[in-house]
Amino acid sequence: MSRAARGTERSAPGIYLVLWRAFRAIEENASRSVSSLGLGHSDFAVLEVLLHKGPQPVNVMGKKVLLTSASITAAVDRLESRRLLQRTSDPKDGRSRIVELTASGRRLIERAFQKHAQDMEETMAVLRSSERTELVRLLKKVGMWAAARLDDEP
Amino acid sequence: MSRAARGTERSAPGIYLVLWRAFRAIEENASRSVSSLGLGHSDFAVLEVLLHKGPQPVNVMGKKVLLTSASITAAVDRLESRRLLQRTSDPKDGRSRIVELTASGRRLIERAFQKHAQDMEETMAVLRSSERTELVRLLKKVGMWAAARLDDEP
DNA sequence: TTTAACTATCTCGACATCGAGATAGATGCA
DNA sequence: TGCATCTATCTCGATGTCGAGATAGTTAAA
Repeated sequence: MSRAARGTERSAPGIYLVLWRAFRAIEENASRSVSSLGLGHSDFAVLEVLLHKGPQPVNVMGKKVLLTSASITAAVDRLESRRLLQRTSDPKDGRSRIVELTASGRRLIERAFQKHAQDMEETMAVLRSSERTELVRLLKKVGMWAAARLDDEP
Repeated sequence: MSRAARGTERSAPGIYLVLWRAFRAIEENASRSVSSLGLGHSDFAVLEVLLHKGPQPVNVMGKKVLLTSASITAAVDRLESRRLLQRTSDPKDGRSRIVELTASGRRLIERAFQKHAQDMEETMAVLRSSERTELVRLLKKVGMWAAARLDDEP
């Protein structure tokens, strides 16, 4: 490998490119494992939050899955029309709408998450345990730094 | 940290979650550095490929920036209407349209790439040189494996 | 040469997301 | 209490992307 090519990989734009390609490939693996159940990225994420974190107000979920208020409203509309979740009113706050899984929504996301977990396990199988730990450490380090930079200038 | 929490981080879905969050935060940093120049992710990527790889047929670029034929056509339309690039016919193949930067397109992407490089440098500054190397190695390892899995069942 | 299969690009309709702004309820202070 | 401000959600219009299919040009084998 040439000196220039080696340098490219470690330059900041080069690292971003590698990260982008890896993420897209892994994301596509994740996507395939649940799209057969009729769930896209956001819908899966919304249901998964409800499954593992319990009923939530609309905007709290929106922040967790990184969707704007318009998008989370649309996502909840989609899923509510499929009877996978339902909105209930919050007795503490008349503005707030609490979202919770229906029985069939719970069945679906349990199945979907299991497929997702299995598929991610196969996708990550190429990494040794110590490599997984190190990858997570590095991603958290740079990810939290990047997130902090965003807060500086909102 | 509890045993369960440690386990979550290293489980395959947990790694995916960390990857997703890090990518989104870094991507948003990248986005801000060029959005002031009126470029979105895809438009930036298209111009950047033309800058660093030279004139290309439409679909060759589409594959490099991971856009479908419909999307790359739309992106090239957008950029052509802003006179940042132009389509020319390929004398070797009547179906093919070669895309190349205009002078103003070149000026814009040179400026944008410089901002991008600077911003990524600041975003990655939290990682030591050895950590960058290791991060790239791990991302390439899992990314290439993930991409190969996609080819198995297209 | 003829024609079937392939390839590069574009068109069309559908959809998820976004930013900005509207609405209704909550909060806090004079 | 009255009013300004904040907050949670939703609506609207615009945009970028996609899948499927249409069109035109190329390739290769009978």
